[in-house]
Amino acid sequence: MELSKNYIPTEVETKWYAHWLDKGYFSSKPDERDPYTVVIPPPNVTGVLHMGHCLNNSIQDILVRRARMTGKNACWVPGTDHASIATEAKVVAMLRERGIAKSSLSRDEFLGYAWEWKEKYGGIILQQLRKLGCSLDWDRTSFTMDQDYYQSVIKVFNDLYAKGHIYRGKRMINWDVRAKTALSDEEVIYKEVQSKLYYIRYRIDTGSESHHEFITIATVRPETIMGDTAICVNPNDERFKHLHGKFAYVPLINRRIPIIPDEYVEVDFGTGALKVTPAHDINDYQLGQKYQLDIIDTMNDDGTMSEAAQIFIGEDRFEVRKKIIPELESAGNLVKIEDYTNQVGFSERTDVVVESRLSLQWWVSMKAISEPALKAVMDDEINFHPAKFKNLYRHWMENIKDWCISRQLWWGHRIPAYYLEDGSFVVAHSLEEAFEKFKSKNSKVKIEDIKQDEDCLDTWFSSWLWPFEVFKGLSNPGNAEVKYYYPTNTLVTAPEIIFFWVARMIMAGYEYQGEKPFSDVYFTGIVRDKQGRKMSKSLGNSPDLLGLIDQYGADAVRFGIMIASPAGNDLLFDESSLEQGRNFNNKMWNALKLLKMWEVRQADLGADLKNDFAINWFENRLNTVKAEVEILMQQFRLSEALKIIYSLVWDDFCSWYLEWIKPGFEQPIDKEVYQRTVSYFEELMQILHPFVPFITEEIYHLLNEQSDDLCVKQNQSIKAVNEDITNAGELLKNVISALRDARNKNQLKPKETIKLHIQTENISSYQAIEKILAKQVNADQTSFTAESIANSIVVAIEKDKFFIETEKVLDATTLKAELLKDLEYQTKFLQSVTIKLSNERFVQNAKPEVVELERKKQSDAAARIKTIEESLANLN
RNA sequence: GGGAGCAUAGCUCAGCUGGUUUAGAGCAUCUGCCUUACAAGCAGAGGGUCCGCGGUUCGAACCCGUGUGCUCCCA
Repeated sequence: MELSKNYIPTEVETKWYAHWLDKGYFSSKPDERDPYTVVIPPPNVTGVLHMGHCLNNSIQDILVRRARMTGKNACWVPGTDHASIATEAKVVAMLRERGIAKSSLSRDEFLGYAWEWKEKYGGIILQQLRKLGCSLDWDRTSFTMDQDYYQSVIKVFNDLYAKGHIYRGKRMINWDVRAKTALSDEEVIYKEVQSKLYYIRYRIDTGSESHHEFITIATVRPETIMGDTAICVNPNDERFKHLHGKFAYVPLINRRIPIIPDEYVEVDFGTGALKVTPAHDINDYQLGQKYQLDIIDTMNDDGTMSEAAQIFIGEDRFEVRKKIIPELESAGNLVKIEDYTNQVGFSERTDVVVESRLSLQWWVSMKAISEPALKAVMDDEINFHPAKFKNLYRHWMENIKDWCISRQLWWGHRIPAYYLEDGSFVVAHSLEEAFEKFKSKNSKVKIEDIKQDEDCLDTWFSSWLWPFEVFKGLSNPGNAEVKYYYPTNTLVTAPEIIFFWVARMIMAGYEYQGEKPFSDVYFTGIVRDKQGRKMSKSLGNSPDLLGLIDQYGADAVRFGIMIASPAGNDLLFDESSLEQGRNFNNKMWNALKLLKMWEVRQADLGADLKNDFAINWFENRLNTVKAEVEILMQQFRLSEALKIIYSLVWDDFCSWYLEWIKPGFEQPIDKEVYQRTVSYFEELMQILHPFVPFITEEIYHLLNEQSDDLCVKQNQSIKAVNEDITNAGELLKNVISALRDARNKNQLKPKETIKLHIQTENISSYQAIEKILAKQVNADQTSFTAESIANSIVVAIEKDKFFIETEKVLDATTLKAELLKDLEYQTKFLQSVTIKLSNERFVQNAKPEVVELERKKQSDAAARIKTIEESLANLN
């Protein structure tokens, strides 16, 4: 079979993914094995694969594939989130394109379009995850608005309401005037903006028509003055002490409002006097509560002025801000205008300025249900990786605020609250149940009179059930699947949603399954571009992932994204790391080609594998790395695990081992050595498989006729490592590198052969590696010597000396300079060690091993200096 | 305004319990090689005020304090 010059991923990837699916490797059924369960953080049903998903899902796939290869029943559940706000926005946009206004549709008509949209475009991302190689159990694909799931959400609402954890209350909320919906605090993005600070004076009620006195306030929002119900000053501010308890008039509308003293006001800011608008500012609202001020809501839900504003009724808030200034000026109330930079909240979804607004909303009171969730993380029932997120979590949980769960949207789980005309309401699972509930209070109620709440629940109010409801843990409590798969093992997610989602899943897990939802949480970093900017649609700095997969292959993309992304650290995405991945794949491909060349040249050379240094050394390395990988994977240090495997493959296997066993040009290779090498290569593919599944499967099958697939091949136990062989290998590598360096520095061309003489007290340690050494430094002759060799290049390694004899005329200058440099370094080092050892307090206080170690360093350095001095003497 | 975290080579990061650290890796850079698996490669090399200052200690990249800069979360 002819293998291509370079590795070409496209066909290989398609072929193997289809094969794995065909074999049903990703589908999981409960059995006698231990489960390893991961639920995907459900991407928005509107989503398309971006870098964040790619990182997140690569990590999950690595964990899941590795579990599958280590005797676990691996189950990775896919699915999507209905994403109320995002999806509704998409559907509205689609309707607009077709010339249909949402307002012209009934709720049911709108939902009809929404489902149509979902069926047609939703879940593209799940197809894209297949391209990435994700080993998801597709038969389990879930959606947060599946019939059962929907019912479970309603059930939870009813249950929490019955337990008194859900209440309805008028509260200050963030209001999106474009989407006409309440936003959670988390959906508000604060941005720095250039504003104006308007200084406006309010006439004080002096009791006299002729005596005019004013108090000046500063505000960035002059359009809200019609909602003012007080002026507040700091009680310690001497300038205003005489005004405490007096009244002032709101300009233009002449409302009489009190002047109240409160510490809240900063003396230094603005004029030191603050207008208080309880209906439109959270801090003012709190002040209003404290002093029982009137609350006058001057704004409609679309951001226009309401009747209560008295003036500018029906005009937009920003228009009013412009128009009110000349009016204030002509009324004599405007003092001055200054430039001002402040933080303003914007809606995450529509990017319009968020209004603080009083509204009747549904709330979950969090304190009670959050306690077990806090404890679980603090007691390491649930482990965070990296652990630094524990602090953050604790701080948030200890200061947890109630959760506003209603959203003024149609797409989502409709709030199961039912109202009568008179405003009385019940919470029920269905209209029929609501009817029963109403009837028990009032037998005259007719079912047609009952109206269900128009609003939907916050998307997170459904996703917090995800880890158990994907197994129908609530819709079919205690079923065999949820018993087997729950609690899940690992959750992989972004730290940004630790509160939105992770914390709430933990709460729901304890509340509804009596158990944690997962044991470990791996927090990925945020993917940023080369300049460190967060990747976002608006910046347009998100690369086209499918394009990258086409260009480099899914394996290379996975490699590139994993190689430099330790848990919890941001990932600065740079295409060059994908190149590194592609090059790595190509390297392996070429190693395969080399073996294929040897395959046809096998001969029984009677090699003694027990004494074959290269074979034993590599086996040793392989087992060392396997053991290290095992530990790193347990610690979720995926990036480091990949790094050491990369180095094992490239450096140890390709650069050292294959060169050591490589037969001469067109010479045969020993059959046993070849077979052993093939099996090493297979093992390398096996360790690497979870990271780069496609190429490893391909190479595994090209190396040999296989009866199984790597995807489900079980890892064998790791063999013990022989330290002596490891050390001998290190020595060999050091000697080879040093001798090559010496060759380089003396301008010996690679093809020029040398004669190598070794001066050592440990001849036996070199005998096993002598042949390899000779080949690797292109020596046609090696010997052991007791004496220095004249006119040769001297290389000193530890206590041993190597003499390179060559026919070329040597220039000793560089060599001498090198040796002198080394001598200087060693002398200084010896000095520092000697000082340390002559410090009595060190010798007394330090641990004996440490002192012993320093003594060894001292004697080694001294010996080394002696060697260098001898070499120098030899040069002269 | 409140909180959390980070600062080590040009870049991205290791460095876990203070002592094999006169600090490692990958990438990038430089030098030499088109050597029959691989130039998407091979062989080698150079590169550091461990952010500044102070302290604890026989000993600090690591612990404590402080300053500076950056990032994130919350208001």
